Amino acid sequence: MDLSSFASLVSFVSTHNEFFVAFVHCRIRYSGRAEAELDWGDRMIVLKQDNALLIHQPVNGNPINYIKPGAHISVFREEGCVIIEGAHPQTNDVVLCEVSSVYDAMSRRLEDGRKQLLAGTEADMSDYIRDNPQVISSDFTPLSREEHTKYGFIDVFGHDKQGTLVIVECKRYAASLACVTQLRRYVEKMKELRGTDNVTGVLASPKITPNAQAMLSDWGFSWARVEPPKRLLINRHQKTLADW
Amino acid sequence: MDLSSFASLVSFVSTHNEFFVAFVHCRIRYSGRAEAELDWGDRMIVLKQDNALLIHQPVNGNPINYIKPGAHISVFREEGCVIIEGAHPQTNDVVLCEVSSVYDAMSRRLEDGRKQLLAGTEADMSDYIRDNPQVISSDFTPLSREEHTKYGFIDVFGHDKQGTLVIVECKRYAASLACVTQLRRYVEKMKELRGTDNVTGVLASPKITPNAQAMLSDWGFSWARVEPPKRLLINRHQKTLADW
DNA sequence: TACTACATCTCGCAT
DNA sequence: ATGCGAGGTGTAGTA
Repeated sequence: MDLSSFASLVSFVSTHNEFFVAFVHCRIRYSGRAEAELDWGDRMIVLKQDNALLIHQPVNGNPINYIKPGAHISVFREEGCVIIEGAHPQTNDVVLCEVSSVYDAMSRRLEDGRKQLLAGTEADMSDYIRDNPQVISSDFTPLSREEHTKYGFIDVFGHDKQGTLVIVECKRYAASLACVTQLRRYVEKMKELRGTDNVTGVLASPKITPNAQAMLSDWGFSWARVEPPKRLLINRHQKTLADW
Repeated sequence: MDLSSFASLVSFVSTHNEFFVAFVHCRIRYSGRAEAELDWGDRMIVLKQDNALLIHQPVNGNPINYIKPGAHISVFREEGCVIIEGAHPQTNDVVLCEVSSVYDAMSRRLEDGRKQLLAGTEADMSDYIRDNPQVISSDFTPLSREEHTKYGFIDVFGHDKQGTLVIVECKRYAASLACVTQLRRYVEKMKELRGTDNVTGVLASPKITPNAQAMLSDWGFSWARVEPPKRLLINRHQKTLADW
């Protein structure tokens, strides 16, 4: 595709909200929260229907450059190149992509109103703990879950049979030092605002790192092994698709 | 493009490491660290040269489904559809994408060995503070920076004229409660290992939230306003590109 | 709008 | 391989 046609197409899709993709040779500059530059190479440029701009190198999962949805797209036809500028009015990020060759490009209006259903999140874990409090301890009684309080956002809150308040923090992955300090912050805030020391914390996660376990013990908190529940089950060992 | 050609093309590019993009109508299932399903709709499927699989809806910056680089790609030609399976051997993630229509597709080998140069990171901030210690305080003397010690990863470490040890934690954005607890953890570990209470902390960032400032004060720590330095300057207000 | 915390976070580095 | 922390993190939820 010649550069002038490319320039026209980019202008068209950005104003008509079509999905656009191209393989190009380009170099890139970025300025905003940081400053970056990327020398000449082959990349994929994507312009989405909400004017998100993504530039991908041939490898790696993440875009090497991007502007979030809501970009203002400008196209400049220069001598021997086309410059695409994506500028985000809110974040003050600007990407300049100087394109010298266009290998291939395509655009189309895509229709998709679906949202993904997801299971196995931290919220699913706190649901599970509320319904199965014995996974925390035999005498744990939950009172609330997922509550935004002045103590912070507490995943599960309850008490034990001795009347000690118990704050449960859920993590869907191996709990680290940062998770322990988060829990500690909630417990301390609760102690301060209730004017009592009779508050403890439980970290619920599938795993915990040794340092995190040590810090947890130092603070008199405990760990409960809990797996994030996954309700939408696909048999992971079944490589064929007979039952779909 | 008909489904059989599509199936052949996907098989080809995944074994020959070409960059592949298609606009399709599909539904998706994911199983791995979580479970997800996404009903029929129009999407862009991307297969990169390192066998990263990305599926984008028409809007939003991030892929709605993905497998990280290194996926094993399988293609199944079924009655009325093609199923693309991306399975990652290390992470045990599996994405199944059932494609019923292919609107457009393109593939090509892209060549790009360039790496992006980036300025304005947290490491740049700690460099700047070491070279300009007065931004922390008039009597701060830096001793080391970016040190992986047994106390943790300390951005800048030094002392003041009274001999108090000072741990500086840099953040390139508005410092939050989590940043304060991170600093607090380093200070406490340092106190413990040095056997002294004569240790304090400084949070260096362009902004700080009110709650974080309050917690910082509670712990006797202080805040220094520091901007992340950006060396690769583009004039943000200059919308044309004369000087590039 | 600002603040908080999750995320299939991803990624790199060091142990 | 695991632990730890940064990221142009992005995104959702709430005040």
